[in-house]
Amino acid sequence: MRAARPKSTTTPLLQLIAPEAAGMPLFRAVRRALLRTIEDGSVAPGHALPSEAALAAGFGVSVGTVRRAVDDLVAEHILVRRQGVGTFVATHTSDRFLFQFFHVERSDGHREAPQVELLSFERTRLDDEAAAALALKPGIAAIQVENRLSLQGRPVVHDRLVVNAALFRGLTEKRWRDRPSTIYQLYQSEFGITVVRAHERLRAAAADRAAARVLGLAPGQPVLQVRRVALALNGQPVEWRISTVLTTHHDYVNLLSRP
Amino acid sequence: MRAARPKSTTTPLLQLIAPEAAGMPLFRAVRRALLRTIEDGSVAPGHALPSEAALAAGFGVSVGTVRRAVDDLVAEHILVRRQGVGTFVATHTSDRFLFQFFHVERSDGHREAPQVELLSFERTRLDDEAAAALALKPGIAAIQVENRLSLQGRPVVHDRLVVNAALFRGLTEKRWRDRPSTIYQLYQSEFGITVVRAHERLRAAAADRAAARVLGLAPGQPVLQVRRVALALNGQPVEWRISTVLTTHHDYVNLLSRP
DNA sequence: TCAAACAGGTCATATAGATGACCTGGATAA
DNA sequence: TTATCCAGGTCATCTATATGACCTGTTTGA
Repeated sequence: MRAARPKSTTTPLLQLIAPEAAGMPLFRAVRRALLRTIEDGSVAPGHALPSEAALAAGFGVSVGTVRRAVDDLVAEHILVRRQGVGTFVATHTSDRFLFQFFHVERSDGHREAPQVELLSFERTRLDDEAAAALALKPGIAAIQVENRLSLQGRPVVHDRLVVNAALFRGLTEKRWRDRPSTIYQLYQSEFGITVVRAHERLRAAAADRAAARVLGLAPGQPVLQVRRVALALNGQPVEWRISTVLTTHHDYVNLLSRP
Repeated sequence: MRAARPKSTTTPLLQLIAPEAAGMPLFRAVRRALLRTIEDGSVAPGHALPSEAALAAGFGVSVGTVRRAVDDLVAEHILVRRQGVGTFVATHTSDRFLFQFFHVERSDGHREAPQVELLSFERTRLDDEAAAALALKPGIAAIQVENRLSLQGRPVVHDRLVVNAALFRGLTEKRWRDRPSTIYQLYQSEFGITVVRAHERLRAAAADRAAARVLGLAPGQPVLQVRRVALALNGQPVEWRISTVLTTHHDYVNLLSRP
């Protein structure tokens, strides 16, 4: 057994079950307990959970019950199983997770990772729209970032994203630039904020001047606007983002229902 | 036990497991066997499957294995469980399924069923785009329907949908008009075609003349175009649809990742 | 007549255990 | 040194069984 085991010897995950698990199925209580140990950083992203047998012993339930709980978290992309190796807390490094949140691809179906270019990074205050989306008061200190995303050298997306500065204390333009991987990976590894789901609202609009300039097109040309609220593990909204997508050679793709 | 049980006495679902289930997990083979009994109409939409115990006995596997297979089909919205009553083949009657395929709602989040208005119903031949989407040859006999969808009396969506006439033999404008419920419910109950998933590709475009007229707006105004391929139980594409959505007061909503 | 209790079916949850597939590091053999 | 084998850990699948929750038609009793 080689996978790095977390410090499960010091503080067994015990008794995390009891408190508010009233009338709730056991496996759901286990799921919540596991979620908590992830949220509070007891097991870091990329690290292995104790084995199913160990978890079952720790929680005082059967392996099947643990399995059911883990199944759920795997389905939510919060955990990742590797047969014969262990179960790991998911990270946002893999392409898999990139494409969970990046839905733009070429019209012929070709899919690739975008090239990201930082346009601006500034400290500002929440406007009304962003505040509403993030469930915060307008005027709170915020960080706003603008990016240009290109596919095969061609600019396709303009992103403007806003986060609560209080949640990202110590975030600087340099740290932002120097991130090794995706933006959500930065949130996760540097600030302990794991984005697991998002709501998006799409509409067509005429390109405003900023987007037109960034994407190199005439103002007024039809573009796709995507408004996203990204949610952390605990369901808290942590990022508000407006993406402007040039859809002359690309589409926003969406698969309805499970495969 | 009151739920109408299908004719499981005459032809037990036995031996449906054996054939090509090589190396495949048992529960997956059971899943496929169940799917086949649904596809070929042995159990009609809305009707109950035999009980889990009966299925297990019929397939010669344990209840747990049947359960796992049924779990999958429930997750895919192909079956519906009702505790204490039974497991049923899903129908497209409920709002639940409507909203699986209808993603337009008011910008403030208000969601309602659209009012549908038939604009045209005609027999034509597949154009290149539709043929490619349906994996058929251009020129094949087809049926094309145009609809206008309104929300609170306001026209919001223009649909143009195309299906292979051979799959919908005997479909007339009258039968189309007289359908009691949704379009996909008509496909299912009248033609045995159950739409279970779809691929959509979205882009922004300037409204063409037809859409502009139907939606009551100026040509050239930005609209959202949704191109959909709807897939049947067996994965076969059965409908090609282009929706033009007026997104001044409405959005196309998309939830990323499981809740 | 009508309402309440009951019986027997269903799925929902949970346990316990067995077997297999898969992965890894170390031991062994060339 | 290098390649192969092996042991023991992990998850993956499957069986068997038990109990509870839930639903519905029937029966019972007033």
